[in-house]
Amino acid sequence: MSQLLTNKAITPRNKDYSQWYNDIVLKAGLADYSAVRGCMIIKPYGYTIWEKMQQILDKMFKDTGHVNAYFPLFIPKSFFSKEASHVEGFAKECAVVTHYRLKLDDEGTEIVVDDEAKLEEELIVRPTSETIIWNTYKSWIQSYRDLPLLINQWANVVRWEMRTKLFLRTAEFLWQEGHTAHATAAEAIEETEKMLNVYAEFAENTLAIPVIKGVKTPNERFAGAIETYCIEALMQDGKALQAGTSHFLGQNFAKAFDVKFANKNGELEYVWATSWGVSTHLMGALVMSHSDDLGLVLPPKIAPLQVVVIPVYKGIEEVEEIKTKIQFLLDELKQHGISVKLDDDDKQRPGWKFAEYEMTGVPIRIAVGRRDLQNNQIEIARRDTLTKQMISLDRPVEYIRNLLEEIQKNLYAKAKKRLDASICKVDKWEELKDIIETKGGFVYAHWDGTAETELKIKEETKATIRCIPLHNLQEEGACVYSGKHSQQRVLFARAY
RNA sequence: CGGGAUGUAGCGCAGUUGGUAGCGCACCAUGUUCGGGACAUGGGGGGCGCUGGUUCGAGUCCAGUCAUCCCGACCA
Repeated sequence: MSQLLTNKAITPRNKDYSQWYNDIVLKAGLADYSAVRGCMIIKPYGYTIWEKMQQILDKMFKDTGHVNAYFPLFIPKSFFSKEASHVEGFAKECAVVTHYRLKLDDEGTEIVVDDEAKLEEELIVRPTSETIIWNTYKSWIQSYRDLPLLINQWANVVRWEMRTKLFLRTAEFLWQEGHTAHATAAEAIEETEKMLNVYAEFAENTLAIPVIKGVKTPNERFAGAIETYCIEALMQDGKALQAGTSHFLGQNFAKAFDVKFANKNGELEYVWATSWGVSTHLMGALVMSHSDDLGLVLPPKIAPLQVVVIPVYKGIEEVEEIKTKIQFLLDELKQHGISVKLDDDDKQRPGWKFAEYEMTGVPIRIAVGRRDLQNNQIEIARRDTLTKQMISLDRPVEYIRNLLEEIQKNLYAKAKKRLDASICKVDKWEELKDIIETKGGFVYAHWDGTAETELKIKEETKATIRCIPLHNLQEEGACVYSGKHSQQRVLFARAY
């Protein structure tokens, strides 16, 4: 028994936060390591969560006028050199295809790359698709009537990361990337901000993850962007996590790929661009935002299974009786669009199931035995608070619906409280260092606006400027590091 | 790419001074159980990451190599 617990138990957060995270991802069945370095297997349970994220986001994209398309996985190497800062940003982490054929070696025993099948021009496995897409947009855009062009792509991308971690940083990851083209800068900026708001709404309403909206410093900007907007979330260990980005690309890519349109006066102008994306990184954020030492905790809106019903019984007659008496509950919940499962697996006992569904983060667990039926009641346990309550079997559906909403709100409120409490206004350098080192969270401090200071702070504390909050208060002050003049505070934190 | 660690059954691990692999969980069968990770009995499964040495004999010693994890520098 103790052996069993050792095998199944999750490392507590306060013992080893990183191990706790790994344990949850593995033991809740979200993902697994693969035979390929840095690449993971997303298991069915984890993938179902990703699919739900996709469905909800996809609807939000379509409701804001976007359509989906698909562009190639491979990008000719030459495309990358067309936008200078873009190459610089991605060159160090690209997977490159150089050959297109294998053969048996001379001894006929081993498969080797056929040197004669060398590609004329190497292909890059996309780390992001701006280049191939803008190369395509060149032929799609001639007139202002072709604009705006609002396209999204769901895809996998590869960035050859040196050090990887399940969901948070993998060599291959899944994401969506929106790439839009506009006639004016103002319209493109409006789009960039609109999509940032879509992301923020999704994070907060669906994933119950409160975020701070802001813009990146030039140093932290996306390679090739004029302005990078982001939403930043806070994990339970006090580290920040970028939950989504939206970039105003100006005319950089239009110029690089020569994409011009004729305006109403017949004059040729370069197109204005945006790109925006969220990735399976969000899965990591979801895990780390709400889960506890018993396992995963999922907000009802994203949980693959919202309600599990566990019959407690002896013998086959009892199960059948229980199943008959509560069938109406399953039916009604389904009618209300609530996902529910009755787990009558005979091989496991109730206690085992209780632990298992806690591990996998199912928001509501219902236990029902003969004793309950006699009293016309069922036991309802909520995953977020780990509390149990007996409720009448007369009208349970309304109670459950309300409870799901309540859990969703509670998870958000808890995370929001943590985020708000983590933000420290700091004026002294020593204090900044101390808070970053011990308490974590966001430090709101004056910054002189130079990349030099930003890098020094990073070197000395490992904290980066996560963002300059939108609509940030403008106030006179002295930079927390250099003491030089500053016009506003920015948010510092260590980050994933 | 630097530092640390680990590769033995599906999973988690143990294998004494080298002697021809074992434990728990899981799995299969039967029975008893079933309100917080059940129990009994009986089964099946691996040749120890890979390569090459030393030796009568190698998970055990030596050399090399590969992979993975953790910690750093880089990133969503």
